[in-house]
Amino acid sequence: MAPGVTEEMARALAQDRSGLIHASTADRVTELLRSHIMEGLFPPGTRLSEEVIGQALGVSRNTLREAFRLLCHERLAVHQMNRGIFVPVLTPEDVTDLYELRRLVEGGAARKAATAPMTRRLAVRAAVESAESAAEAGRWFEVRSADLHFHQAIAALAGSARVDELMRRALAELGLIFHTMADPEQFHGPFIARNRVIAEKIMLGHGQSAESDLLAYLADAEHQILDAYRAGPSRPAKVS
Amino acid sequence: MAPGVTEEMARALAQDRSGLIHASTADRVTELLRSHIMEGLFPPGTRLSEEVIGQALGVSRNTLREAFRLLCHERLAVHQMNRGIFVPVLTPEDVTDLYELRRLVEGGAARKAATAPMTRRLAVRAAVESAESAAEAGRWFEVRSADLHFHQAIAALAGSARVDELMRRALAELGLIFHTMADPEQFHGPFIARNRVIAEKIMLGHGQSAESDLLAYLADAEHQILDAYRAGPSRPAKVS
DNA sequence: CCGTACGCTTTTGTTGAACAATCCCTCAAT
DNA sequence: ATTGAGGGATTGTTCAACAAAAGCGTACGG
Repeated sequence: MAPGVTEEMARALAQDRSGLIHASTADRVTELLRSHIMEGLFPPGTRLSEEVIGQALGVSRNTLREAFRLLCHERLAVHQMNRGIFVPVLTPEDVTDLYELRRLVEGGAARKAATAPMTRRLAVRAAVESAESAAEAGRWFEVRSADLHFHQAIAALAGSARVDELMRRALAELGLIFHTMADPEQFHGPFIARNRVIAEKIMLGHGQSAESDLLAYLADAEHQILDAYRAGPSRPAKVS
Repeated sequence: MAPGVTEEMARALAQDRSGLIHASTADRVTELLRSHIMEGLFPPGTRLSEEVIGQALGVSRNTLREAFRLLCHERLAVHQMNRGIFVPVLTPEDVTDLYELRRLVEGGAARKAATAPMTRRLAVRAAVESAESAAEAGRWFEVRSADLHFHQAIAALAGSARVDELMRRALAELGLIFHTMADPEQFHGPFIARNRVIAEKIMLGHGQSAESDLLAYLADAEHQILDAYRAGPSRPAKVS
């Protein structure tokens, strides 16, 4: 008979832990609001009233304020003293700043493709394939989601939990921009083929080449977003 | 007569704004606790009791909890459900992870030295010189602080506010490690000369060369810390 | 001796109410 | 049109209360 729980079994159990731990209400509220903001339920500039949201969610103001603090900390909300919490209105400068960050992190991670373990490289390709099949089926919101996973997987090549989290937050913030773009098909569609090329280079360990492709990719995406921004109708003054 | 306040005059006033705004209590408490944790007032593993600290600072539990949330979010504290807030005990894996992040960010920023504006490059050299003069005077805690500014200045070469903030947090977390190292002179002393070399290469725009120097620098520092960790007496089980 | 079950104490998680401070809007006055 | 004075609404902060959970000591049974 097996004498006990092997380390492998323990690891398998540890995977489920996130499903068991009941996070605090503040954490759950944070997560809920985060996804809603990312998905664009609250248009940028909206004020998030403590009373209204607290009553809608059935949580007290104090608990809600803890959630708001966290959202502000990850830039998914902005806090104005004595005025309240607002959904951020990203300026063109913010877009440039975010893409500068992405070029630095994703580019640096892609360059180290050769030294990254194979499982991580396979995850990159898997994300591309998931995007491809979603595109064929015409489910463009899934394409967007898969595209985010693709970039997340690239950042994961760096092999650092902190980099992963950083990337998660950066992409969440980017979500604030995406849902203002008119058509996800028009925006994400042309990038799928380029994703595939980058993924294959990463599989082969051609980091340098993958990086330069990726930098061009990000520069193009940035310009496209900035153009849409300038053409866009609403551009209120900076909130900060 | 001048008809009104010109835009230039308004900009000059806007400079002073940061001195006027009074942050909320929660923000001030956060900042205070952050610096105390960084400086090592609370040894790693300490439990931060809501009642004790709240009473000591004269703030209510609710306000304090908002501050705790923020600190947890930037990894300067860890939250264990129904158990409280603890000063993190960094594992060797955390050290490796942090240095992986630093190599990615600082390396990538240094590589772009040639395209960075001259003011930012001068800031790098200024930080080195500040470290040199502090070392000559034997003020080793100032040396540590100047060293942190040096790396902050390198990250600032990327020209992204988000990268700056990321670096600020990473270095704050690193403070958790530094103050467990026995002697700041022994640790930081030998690096000053290397800082100078890197700074000069950055001034000249030799990004590639500066990056490789920096990567070697960071790898050496990481090993030194890990060695001190293994030799260190206290190494409790991982808290997370 | 070891392990377990039980109850007690402490601390956290969350809520509701209260009050001061601040902001925004409206309206009157110059 | 600009300024100043209410007034209402919202946030900032505190306090008190209770439920839930974790930690601790003790007695019980093997």
